[in-house]
Amino acid sequence: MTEERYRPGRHEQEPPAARLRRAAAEVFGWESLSDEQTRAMGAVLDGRDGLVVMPTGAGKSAVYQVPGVLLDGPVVVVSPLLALQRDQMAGLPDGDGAPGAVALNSDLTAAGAQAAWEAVRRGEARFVYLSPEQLAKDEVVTRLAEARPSLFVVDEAQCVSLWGHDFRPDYLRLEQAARRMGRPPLLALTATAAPPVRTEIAERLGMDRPVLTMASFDRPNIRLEAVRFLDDDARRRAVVERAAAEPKPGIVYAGTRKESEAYAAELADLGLTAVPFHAGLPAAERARVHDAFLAGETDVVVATTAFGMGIDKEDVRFVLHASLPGSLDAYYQEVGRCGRDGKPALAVLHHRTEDTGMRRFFAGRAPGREVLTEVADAVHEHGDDPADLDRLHRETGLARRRVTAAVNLLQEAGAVRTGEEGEILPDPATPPSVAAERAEEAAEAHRRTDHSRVDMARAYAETTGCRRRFLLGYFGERYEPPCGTCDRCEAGGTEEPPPERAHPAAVDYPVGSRVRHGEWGRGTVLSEDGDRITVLFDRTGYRTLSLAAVAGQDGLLTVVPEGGA
DNA sequence: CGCTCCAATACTAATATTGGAGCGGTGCATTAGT
Repeated sequence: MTEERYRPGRHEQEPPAARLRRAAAEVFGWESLSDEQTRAMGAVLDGRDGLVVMPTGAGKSAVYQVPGVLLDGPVVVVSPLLALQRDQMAGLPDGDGAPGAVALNSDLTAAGAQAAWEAVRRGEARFVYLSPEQLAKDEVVTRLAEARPSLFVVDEAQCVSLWGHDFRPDYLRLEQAARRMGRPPLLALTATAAPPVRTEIAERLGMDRPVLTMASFDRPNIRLEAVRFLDDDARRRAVVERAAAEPKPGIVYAGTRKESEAYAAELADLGLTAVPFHAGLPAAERARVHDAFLAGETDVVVATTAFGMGIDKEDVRFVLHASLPGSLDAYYQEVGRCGRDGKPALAVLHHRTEDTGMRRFFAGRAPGREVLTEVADAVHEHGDDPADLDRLHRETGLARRRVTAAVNLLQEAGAVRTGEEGEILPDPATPPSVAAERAEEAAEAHRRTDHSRVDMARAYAETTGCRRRFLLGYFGERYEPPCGTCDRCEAGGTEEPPPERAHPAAVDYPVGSRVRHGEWGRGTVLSEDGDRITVLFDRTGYRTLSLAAVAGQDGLLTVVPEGGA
């Protein structure tokens, strides 16, 4: 790794946009940048925090790569999957003058890790890729801090909100990691994030007035359908028949590993090249399925949610769901994997009411009262000799993940905080029992939000209006139906609600306004659908309210002025 | 929360019903053993 760093040389007096264009062309060979890219890159060069919401394939990575070669100090990139880190590395230019890059993860041998750190130390690694779990290690943070990073990037930033609460709690500790490395400017990148997810990303990462760059969520070439079944056998037949009949290639998302195997077997019996994909398969098999799909050798991959991140394939013709997804965030992310070439593509959701059960089971599996109490006690007992997560993990004997999740909840409840060395400090004024109680309330709030996300997925599946309007509304985008390319529009009757249905109170609660409800507290109006509005409440999640009912009770729902505490 | 699997029961001989247990998704990193 002996590459020279890219040096802007005599062009340093150039305006920022010209410097970015020059770097894009000379280092990466990109002759043009989109307006969104240029704007987001400019904010990065200015040292502002940024949140970029752009579809896969629109050049999100360029937003950190191009400014990255103009900044002083390495760019730290947090990426959730080792496979993605490899893809990102492979996507960088090589040869003379190309920026160096390393990935610091458990793939490395001891010698490899040493070489990688040496490259960081010598300033040869322009881009440093790692997982959030790596940043939970004291030594990693300390060594990165010594390299004085110029930018801290969180790729697939929806993971902060969607995985951080239970599955990968280290996602909620990135703010702390960034702070400990001198708090460089932050840049969060994602393809799919509803307004509350965007808000949570910015808050959890501790962003300072982030510059938001957002492309439209609409994918007009994807036809949207949803079909409800009473009977499981009927659904199975429908999914199989549809997958067999539609143009290939396609993806079928199944609810469980077992189902993915069963569907793949059934499709294979029909003579299709159909293979299952889930996290229970050996790594080599997963890689093989992945590569074969990208190479166009597979008709249908039948997968659990394990499949898809990092799949950038243009010609996927359909995404069928064989059960209700856990949220519309997840659903749209999965649907977005078809029709990237802009040609017609199809998304069909096959669901049953009974699917909700499993989704609710999966939702909000936070540590319970016992674990919270044990961790709160342990933190408290340390007093003046505070312990870090490692010690808490060893001393309590609880799984590392549980401890991290518990500490996150205690921190959210204001009962503990994290010091500059990663030590967990108790709030002296809060006894452990009270701390655990408040943390449990925080966990309960997350659980309610998760459940309300399931409810929103079901509401989408069962809506009688234009599906595109519903989905885009969920992502905070207004859309005037009919779209003409969803099953509801085709059935007719999804034009603007007739005047007699549009309630006059709608003007009182514009989309995006903050409101306070007598029972559910504060929230944000997400969408309006004639006589109903959908509100995301901070504590209880999504609720759909009838405007007639709201208007009938004075003071039940009031608009809170902007900036009001 | 709901489904599947399995054993026990009910009941009378080959099959049906009931109840309880266990299961259900996403990945990192680390470690023990080849």
